[in-house]
Amino acid sequence: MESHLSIDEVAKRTGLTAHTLRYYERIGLIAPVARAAGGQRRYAASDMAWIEFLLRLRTTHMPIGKMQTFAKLRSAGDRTVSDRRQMLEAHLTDVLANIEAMRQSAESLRVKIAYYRSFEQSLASNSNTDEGDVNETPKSLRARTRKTARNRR
Amino acid sequence: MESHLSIDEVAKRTGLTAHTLRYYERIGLIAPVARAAGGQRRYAASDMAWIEFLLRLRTTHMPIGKMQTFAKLRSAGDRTVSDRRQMLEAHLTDVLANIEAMRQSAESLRVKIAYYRSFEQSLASNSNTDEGDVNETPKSLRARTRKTARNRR
DNA sequence: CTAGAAGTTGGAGCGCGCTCCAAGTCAAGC
DNA sequence: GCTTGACTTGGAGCGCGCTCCAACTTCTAG
Repeated sequence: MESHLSIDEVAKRTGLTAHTLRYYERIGLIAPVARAAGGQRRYAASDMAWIEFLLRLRTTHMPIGKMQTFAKLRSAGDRTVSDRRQMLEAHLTDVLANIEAMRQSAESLRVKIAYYRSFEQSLASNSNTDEGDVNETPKSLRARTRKTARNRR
Repeated sequence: MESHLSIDEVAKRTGLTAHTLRYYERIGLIAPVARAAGGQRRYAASDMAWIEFLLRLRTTHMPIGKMQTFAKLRSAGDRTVSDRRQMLEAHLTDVLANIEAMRQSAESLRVKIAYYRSFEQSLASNSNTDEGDVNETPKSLRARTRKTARNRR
């Protein structure tokens, strides 16, 4: 455990700002960090590992309140391991559902994009009568998919 | 196009609240909805389709500002189709990156859960180790001394 | 007709997650 | 010593996305 990363170095490495790092410490997400002589923070490797874990929780949209709960459990020692595991399992379930929801929405975005693309094709070949179109490959393609833009979930 | 869904019916179907539906209309996310005699909103099928599309954008974390931009383009007619497609393509790229980030984080959560689980096993059979949170390698399951674990599932 | 539920508006308020400001301390280089 | 710059603190402020309130009007059931 080396304790020699300054707050700016940690900020650079994690992508968080120094502001946010202090904020996280203030609200108990990060335990009080070791200090150098002048009161400046010096982050240890274990702090870094914890911060990276927090970032994974954040990436998966765990709200700060739950992270605080988790951090509190962690600081309470080994006897909370089971609680922590259960929290993570519940969270993981949410995350997987979330990923699936995003995947599905992404898919329908793809469909919509494809629809737009074919629409643009038909505009390119048909609207030449209105005004002189400057470019676009004038491939005639009047394929309109029968569904407009509706989907369901 | 039937125009006979009340705001509460739409709320029920979309999962949004009536408040939020009015809010979306106010900020231009939803075009002014048809009204019944007394001024009450009556949503058409096309409104529903659009709202469902908005929900897919929301599911994929598009900020409201961008949705407003998109809605504005849409209301400007066919000549904005290309812009809209480009917006969606850019968004889709973000979304896919996001999904991948979540997938990876979910994976490391799974690893951590597995670690906790093996840790609990060793607690159950032995006594207790130390703090141990610094994830990774489920080291040799040794223990030192202390109490027994509580709940399991 | 009446009561109560459901709808309307403009505008205020809120929870979250930062983000920044003011005012100060400290360390190093010239 | 002086300057520069990175750090410190408490607390205020902010942007987002709702969420709710007050004060009505309108619809529906009995």
